[in-house]
Amino acid sequence: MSHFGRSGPPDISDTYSLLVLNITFRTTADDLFPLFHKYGDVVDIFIPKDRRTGDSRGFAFVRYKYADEAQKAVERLDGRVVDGREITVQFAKYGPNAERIHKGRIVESAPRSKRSRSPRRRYRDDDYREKDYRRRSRSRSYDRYERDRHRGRDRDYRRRSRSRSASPDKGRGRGRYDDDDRPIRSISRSRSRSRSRSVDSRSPARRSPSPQRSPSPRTSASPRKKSPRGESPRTRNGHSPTPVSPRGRPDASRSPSPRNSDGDA
DNA sequence: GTTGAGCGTT
Repeated sequence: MSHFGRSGPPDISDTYSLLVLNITFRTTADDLFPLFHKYGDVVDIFIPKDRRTGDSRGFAFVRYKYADEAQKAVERLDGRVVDGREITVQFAKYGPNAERIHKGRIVESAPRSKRSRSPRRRYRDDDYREKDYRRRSRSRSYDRYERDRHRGRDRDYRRRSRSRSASPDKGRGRGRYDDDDRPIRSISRSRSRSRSRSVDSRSPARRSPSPQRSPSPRTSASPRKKSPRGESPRTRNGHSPTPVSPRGRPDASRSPSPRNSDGDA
C-alpha cells in the first residue's frame, strides 16, 4: 500500500492535492504516507522524479479524500521537520492537466473566457515539449541541467525571491541606469570590441591545428632516462628508439616507425 | 556521495 503513483493518477475527481515542498531528496511516498495518513485519508501520494536521473525532485503531492483532512494536514504538517528538514505543506495550485484547482481540489469548471494560459512553464516542459531541442543542441540543455544539478541553480535571484515578501522587485526598480541610451552605447562598443576580440579568440577549432596533440614529455628524454638498465644495444644503434607506450598503443603516438616499433615483420 | 526553488505521473 505504498506504491503510489505506480499506475498513474488513480482518480483526481474528488481528491484534494497537497503540495509538500522542502522535503529531502531521499524522502519517499512511503515516508510521507504514514505521516499524512495520520491526519486523514490519503488517496494517493506522488513524488515527481527526474525523468532523466530518476531522483526525487524534493517535493511531493499528497492527495486527500476530504478537504477538511487536507486542511488539517496542511496546518499540522506544514512546518513539520521530516528527515531533518522542514517540509512545507500547502494546497496544490496547479493541476497536472492545467485544470482549475480550488483549494487543492480540481474543479472541472474551466473558465472559457480565460485562454489556456498555462502559468506553469518550466524548462522541463519546454525541453520535452520542444521537438527541436535535440536538433538544436542537446548538449547545451544537458550541460546546463547537469551543471544546475551539481552546482545548484541561481540561488541569488531565487533566494531573493524567497525573501520574506513575495515581491522581490515591485515596480521594476530594476531600471537599467538612466535610459537605453547609455547602456546601448556601452553595449554597442563592448560588443564591437568583443566581436573583434571574438574573431581573434574565437575559432578554437582551427586556432590550433596542433600537429602534435600531446607534448609527450616522455618522448623527449625518456628512452634513456626511463630505461637506463633496459636500454638495448639496438636502441643505441639508433635503429629504433621504440617509444614503447605504456598504454600499448605505439601507433597512437606519432610513431615514426610503426613497423619498427613492433619489429615483428 | 553533492543540491534546495518549486506545482504532478501511465
